[in-house]
Amino acid sequence: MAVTIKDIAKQVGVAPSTVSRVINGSAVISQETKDKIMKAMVEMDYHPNSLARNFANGSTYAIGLVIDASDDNTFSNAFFNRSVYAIETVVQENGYNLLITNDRDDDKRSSVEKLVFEKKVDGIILPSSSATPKLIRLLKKNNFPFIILGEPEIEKNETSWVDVNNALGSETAVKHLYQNGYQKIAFILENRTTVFAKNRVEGYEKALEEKGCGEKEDYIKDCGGKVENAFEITKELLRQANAPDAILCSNNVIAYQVLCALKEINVSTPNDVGVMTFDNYPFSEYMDPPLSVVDVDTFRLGEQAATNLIKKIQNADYENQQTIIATKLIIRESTKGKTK
Amino acid sequence: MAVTIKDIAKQVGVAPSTVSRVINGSAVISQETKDKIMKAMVEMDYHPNSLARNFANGSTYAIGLVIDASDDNTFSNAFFNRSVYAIETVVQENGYNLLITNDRDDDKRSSVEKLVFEKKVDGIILPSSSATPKLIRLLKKNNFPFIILGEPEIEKNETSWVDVNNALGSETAVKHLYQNGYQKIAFILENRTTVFAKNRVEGYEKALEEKGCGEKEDYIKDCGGKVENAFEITKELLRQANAPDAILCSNNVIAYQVLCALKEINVSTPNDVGVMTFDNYPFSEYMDPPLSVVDVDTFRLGEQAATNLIKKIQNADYENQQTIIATKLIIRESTKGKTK
DNA sequence: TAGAAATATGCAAACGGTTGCATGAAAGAA
DNA sequence: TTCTTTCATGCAACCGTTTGCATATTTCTA
Repeated sequence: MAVTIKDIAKQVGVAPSTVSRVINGSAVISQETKDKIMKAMVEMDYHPNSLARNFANGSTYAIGLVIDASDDNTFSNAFFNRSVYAIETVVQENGYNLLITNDRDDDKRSSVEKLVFEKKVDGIILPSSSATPKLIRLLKKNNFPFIILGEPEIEKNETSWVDVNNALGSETAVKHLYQNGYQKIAFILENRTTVFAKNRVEGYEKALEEKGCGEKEDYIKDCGGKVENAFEITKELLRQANAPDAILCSNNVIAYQVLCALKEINVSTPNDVGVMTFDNYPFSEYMDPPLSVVDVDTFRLGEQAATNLIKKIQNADYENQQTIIATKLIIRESTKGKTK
Repeated sequence: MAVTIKDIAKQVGVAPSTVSRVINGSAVISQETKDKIMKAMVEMDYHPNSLARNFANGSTYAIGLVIDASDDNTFSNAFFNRSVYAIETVVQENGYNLLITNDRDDDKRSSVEKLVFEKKVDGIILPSSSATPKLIRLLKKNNFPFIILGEPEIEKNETSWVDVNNALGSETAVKHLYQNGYQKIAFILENRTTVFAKNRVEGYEKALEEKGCGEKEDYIKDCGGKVENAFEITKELLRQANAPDAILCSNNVIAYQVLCALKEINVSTPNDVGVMTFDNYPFSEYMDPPLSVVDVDTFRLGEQAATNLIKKIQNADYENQQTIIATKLIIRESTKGKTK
């Protein structure tokens, strides 16, 4: 059907192995032979068949990216997608292909296990939500290269992972609020149970302690997964005797709810109450007022993960590595300081 | 290294071909033999090597999704991502893998051409922005299965594609606004040059004509790619002698700008001016007021594309097909009608 | 100038499946 | 009981590349 290495060899009058060596530069071939082969490849419109090539090499030249999406919204997570873009870029630059799979169970075998056992990829990147202890152990046992996006539950020191410095993120956010004169800082989260959220709460509490905030008012609120709840939660918080004068939010939608609620009860942002959120969504700078955010460089997150994984694939003894990506404050109107 | 079909065959005392036939169900094998083979496969922890399998079959069992991303924001396009989710689902259900590649040129050969010529995928899905006439012709010449997301520039009837009914979308939006009492409807677009936008403008104009709106005030505004401009554009529009009483926006960020601008100049939405937008972003229902939108079922878009492509891969004479996905209005507060 | 070393290339096996054809055994027909 | 048909399985080639080893030729060394 298509032109093969043998056709080229026959045409030029050399052995197929010689053609192969020219393609791969895997041996010294005389310039003369090389030229003839190259010429024939162009003339005959030859393209290496990667199916055969991968088979012979025992390598797929593909890396798998696992996504833990319960619905299409998960997929649309802007946070995650910038990482995907970074991963795709790095993977491509290194001559690999990116294979994306949702983490669903067919029968006994998860789609991830299939990728691994059936040799569909040379390595995988998986979110911590998919990195169950069982899977981690399985991968390690089979010596299969993988890297986790986010801190895993087990084997923290014996796996490679990349995470965002969530704790430090909220810590600096709280400190920034203090510096700008806010003193009673609440924290509204979408869901307090994730590792994610726990780290953020930790940093928040650390900052409070450092500032000697002994009172321990319960300013941490959980939306129970429903961001709309932030609206009522905010109004409730402000009704309290000891109402907060700043609110840190775990994401932009919550922050938007908070802004709306404050507006409804005629509380001014940032003059009465400061508002701050995690993640620099495109929307955040257009809010009224523009939101100060804890920016997470998700591009770097993906970039690190992909780079690291590829090193590991290419060098089996590449040591496990844990990378923590720093967060960055982007200061806008919403935390400008109180006027009174 | 790993367990192969030959190991199983030896263990059971049959020929490798018999094992292969059991795995593929490609011939009648006695129940007895079948059982023994199955048992051995489980006991020896055998997994078919898809590298070898694909090679023997001359098929990759992968489909390629091309993304035309100039930066990480393109990747984060919520619109597109829901399609990706759908595509991934369909692809997986059909036993294929999804390979994602950004459409970048290395040297002479684009990454797309590489996928095709080096047999890395069995078919591709590509956005109309990547479906250049040159590429379309190349694919058709090589009889390579592909489907376009969006109407292509050439060969409209000799290619398969899926598109959203953008024209009808804005037409119904405008009619809805009329019905609710708005009479002078402006249209603010991010960028008027895309095929996308052109179709939307077409539908908008059609609706105006049908309503006998002869005056032809220039109510179509272009942000020149910068959505922030919508803020000033809105204020300007409202300053005009013949100010509009409704604004249709080409996306949510623009709509948000419009809402803010109206608020700033003390124009009430929806009492004075109705606002409506394309795309049902998660944010839109939380806006103040909640936004009426032209909802585009991007999930179905991807689903259709993937389903169609797979049919074409599995049946070479599967005829080209063009699918147009209907839009749907979601009516919320922002177009409730004028009070005066 | 013979022998050793370096260079360029060929040969053939191997990678792990799949599949057309052949064959032996069992079942059915006459 | 013998011949034909059907069923179950084996044999071996094949898919396109890669690569260790062998070999022929050239270059170097003493």
